[in-house]
Amino acid sequence: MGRGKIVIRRIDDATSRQVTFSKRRNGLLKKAKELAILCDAQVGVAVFSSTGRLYEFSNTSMKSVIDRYTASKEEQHLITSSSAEVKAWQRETTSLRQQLHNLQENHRQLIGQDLSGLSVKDLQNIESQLEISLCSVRMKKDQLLIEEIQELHRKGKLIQQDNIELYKKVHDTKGMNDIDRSSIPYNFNIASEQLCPDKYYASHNKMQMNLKVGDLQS
Amino acid sequence: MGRGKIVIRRIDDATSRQVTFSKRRNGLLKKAKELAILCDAQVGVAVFSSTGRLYEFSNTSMKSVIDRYTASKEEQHLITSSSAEVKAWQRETTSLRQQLHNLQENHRQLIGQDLSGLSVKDLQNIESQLEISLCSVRMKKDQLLIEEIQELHRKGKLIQQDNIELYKKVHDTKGMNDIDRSSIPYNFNIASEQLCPDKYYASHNKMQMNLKVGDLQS
DNA sequence: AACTATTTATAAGA
DNA sequence: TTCTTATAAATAGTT
Repeated sequence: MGRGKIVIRRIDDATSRQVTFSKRRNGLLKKAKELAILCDAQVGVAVFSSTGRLYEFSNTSMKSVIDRYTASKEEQHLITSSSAEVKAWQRETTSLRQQLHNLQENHRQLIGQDLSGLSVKDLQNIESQLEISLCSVRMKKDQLLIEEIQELHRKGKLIQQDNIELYKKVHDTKGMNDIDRSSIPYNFNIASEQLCPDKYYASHNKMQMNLKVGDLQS
Repeated sequence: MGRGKIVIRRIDDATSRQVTFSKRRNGLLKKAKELAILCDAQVGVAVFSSTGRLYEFSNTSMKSVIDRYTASKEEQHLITSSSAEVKAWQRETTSLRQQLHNLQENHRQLIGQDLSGLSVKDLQNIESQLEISLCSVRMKKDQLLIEEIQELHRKGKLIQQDNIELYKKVHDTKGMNDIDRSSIPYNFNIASEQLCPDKYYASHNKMQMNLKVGDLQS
């Protein structure tokens, strides 16, 4: 339901993730409200954004939903001892700690530490991953640099145009008597060519270069 | 979104209310799931039908959502009702959650995702980090391969020695009559030289080498 | 924050 | 309940 179809997987771009979150969160809360009204149901929705902010809906009160929920679950077999709250927090921290630990280990290996105990196959996998990552990062960097160059180029041309106009005006009003011809920036184009990233590319791979040169031409 | 437009008010007919409940409940839970995945959010939904049946969704566990919800509410109201122990656990969880979030972000960038919004300088830093990592990983891999080759070499030599000894014994006891000379592995050393990783290096370290030259120039 | 081309959800009917 | 289909609603990509 949009300009294009999307696959349901984490949105990489932080900005569009935030925008989509905002839209879909509103959509979800609206749907929850409609369901409650249309079908006379008791509904509770809680959403935490990745930044930790809470958004909620309940047609009654969230407390009553939670109480009813826990009661409903208790029926099944959950026992709430006096220290249940503490136990829950302990479980949560244990889980988070585990996740953090796993990710840290993975991360360390990815940055070339803690490699002992790994097989050649493991190392090759990490190597491939790093090569792919490096490629992504370089592509992104190249893209940024090229955009900057294009922008400079564009601005340079505009300034050059202005200067030519100004030169003409000076020429027309004052005649040829006291004009310093050497100040006329006729050679901006040539100078700007020197800004092109030939040297930069020399130290990078050719495939990217060809692609980006194509982009520049457009 | 159907054959006709409807107003959002309680559906009088019990049957169509039940049908609509079933459809919209599924829709709501699907939307909740999509939001959680797309936007990396923690989502909890609980729905009680008018007949009292519970339907739920949570991408984590409903318990963790409820706990986080109550914690979040307590923070907002600055209520100091819970015990010091619980509060300590809450602080711990918040901290761990923050660490996990930060590390995840860092990790995604390191594997070449979520690169939008980064400056050229940021990207260069990541690139350098990846190059260093790649170097570590390759060194480790090379070391393992070389060790393996050396080990094979050593074993080969031992076997060769054994074979020479055996050959001599056979020679001494039986005379020169029925010995197949071609079975003597005199050329083991030469064969093992071919296993040495000169070729391996040639196909690997080039990129690294070039990169490093490039770095020196900058 | 608005706009709109599309996709998705779903109301009605079977 | 489940399927189908016409239509309303949500929303992805864009400005």
